[in-house]
Amino acid sequence: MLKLFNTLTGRQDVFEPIEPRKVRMYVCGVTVYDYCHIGHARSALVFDVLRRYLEYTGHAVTFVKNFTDVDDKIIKRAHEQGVSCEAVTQKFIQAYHDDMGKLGVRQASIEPKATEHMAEIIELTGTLLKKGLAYQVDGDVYFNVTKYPGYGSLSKRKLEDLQAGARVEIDERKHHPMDFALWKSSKPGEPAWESPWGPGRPGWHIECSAMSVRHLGETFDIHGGGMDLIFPHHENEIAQSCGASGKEFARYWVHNGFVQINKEKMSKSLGNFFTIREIFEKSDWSEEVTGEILRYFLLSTQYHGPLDFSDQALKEAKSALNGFYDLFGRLAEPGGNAMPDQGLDRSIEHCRATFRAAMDDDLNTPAAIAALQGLRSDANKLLGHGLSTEGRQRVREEFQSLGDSLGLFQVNLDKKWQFKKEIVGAGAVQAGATTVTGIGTVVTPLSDAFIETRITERNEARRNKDFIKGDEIRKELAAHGILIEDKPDGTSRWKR
RNA sequence: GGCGCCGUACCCAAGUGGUAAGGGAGCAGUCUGCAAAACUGCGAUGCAGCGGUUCGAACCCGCUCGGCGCCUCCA
Repeated sequence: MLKLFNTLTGRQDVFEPIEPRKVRMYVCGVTVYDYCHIGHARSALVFDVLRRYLEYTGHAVTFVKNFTDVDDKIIKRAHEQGVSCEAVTQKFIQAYHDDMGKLGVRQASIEPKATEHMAEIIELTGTLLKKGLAYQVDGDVYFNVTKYPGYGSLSKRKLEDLQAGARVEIDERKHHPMDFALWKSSKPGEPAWESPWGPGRPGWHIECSAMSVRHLGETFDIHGGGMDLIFPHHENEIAQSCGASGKEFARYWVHNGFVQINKEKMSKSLGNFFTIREIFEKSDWSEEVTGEILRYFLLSTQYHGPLDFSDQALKEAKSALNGFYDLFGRLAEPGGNAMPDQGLDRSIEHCRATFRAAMDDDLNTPAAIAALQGLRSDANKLLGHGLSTEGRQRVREEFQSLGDSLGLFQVNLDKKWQFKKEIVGAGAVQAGATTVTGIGTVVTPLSDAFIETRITERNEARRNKDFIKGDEIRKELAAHGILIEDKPDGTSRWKR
């Protein structure tokens, strides 16, 4: 039974979907005016995992994640670069899909854009005006927070408190400083849509209310996003949606914590952010391996708390993953005996149960990963005693299946996993000799066939106790980033 | 000023009333021609500090110290 920390109630609530076995969830995506950083990656990954886990536990999930493609920052960016807003948004939506794809984040079921929902936005604004919850000033329409009694219930704030500290620019036309724009009249040169209040564009919050109703209905199960969206964005969404429909909006509000750098929030204003593509570009590892490292790192802390990003953290994630992939490599080898696999069932069952208990406990991914580590340890011991081919297959499948809800272990990386950095430039060696090439020379990756041949030669030499030659071949391959592991039966396995 | 979060070993990180998971790093050992991997063992008598509640607290309460977030665009 899944429990989720619900910002609305301030505690963990047992998750029960409105319709059994069906989940409707909406997550606030990004404003597409720039490349995404790790903070965006964490948020996307957290809700991707929530969706995967709900599916793993037998739910049909309708997952809506929007793109905000009308916004001041987009207009500004387009202006700076002398291109259209569409050019900016198209570029960064594409970049979003590229970056998140590399991270193994699946696309949402529906990814609506604000600009494609103008009719709904205008209609909703009209409804709020009709109901007296909004008012018009010149070409602008504002939501009247004092007319909505529940205002502040999500963020646990009182209007009076907000007034006291808010450094809001005083806009004389607003009835209350916290009133927010539903519709903004457009200045010349800005994107504009026709409306009953004149040409303009929607405020930030209204799009999510309009798009969620359109795609999920007035009341749905889960609404998510980053911590920083609790106020004012989600508070305002609730006011708009509940105000208009008179019904409950989203039942469970889930918010992820921030990625930090040296204990400080990663943000553009502090200039301490790393974009996802920057990390992939700078990585010593292939794209697939880097994606896996990042996922493991981002899931190594429970989603609700802060997470500190560092090179060391990434290295630790890599080392931990090496252990799994070492095991996967061995599991792919043929089994040693046909004896009943003693204790295998119990290990798998235990892992499955602890994994689910961890995930049910508010998506406790670090504890879930610990369960996987437990199975890794058990499997290594079982292999030591000789595990049948079928048993190996079953363990591998279990990792595949549980890993799927975390987005881990998915690609068949058994042979693509990199244990060693590719040697570039220094210490390159030619077959059979020890010629060092100059710095900056890129070593051509060795073909599998060549590696196999050399290993056969080496093992022949070892049989003849010619360890000098054996070690030479090991060195030669090592210079190309190939690690040889000798097995007790005189044969060897290798990895890159 | 208002609201809120956090402080667990060298590092990361679970645990939220019953006597400290897991990973990384390290050390020692087994195996091995060597190496790697794997396995085994070692590692916080204590969970920022001080009080209190309790048979019993890292977990509950109070205070103190330290770090951070939101209240303004923000995942």
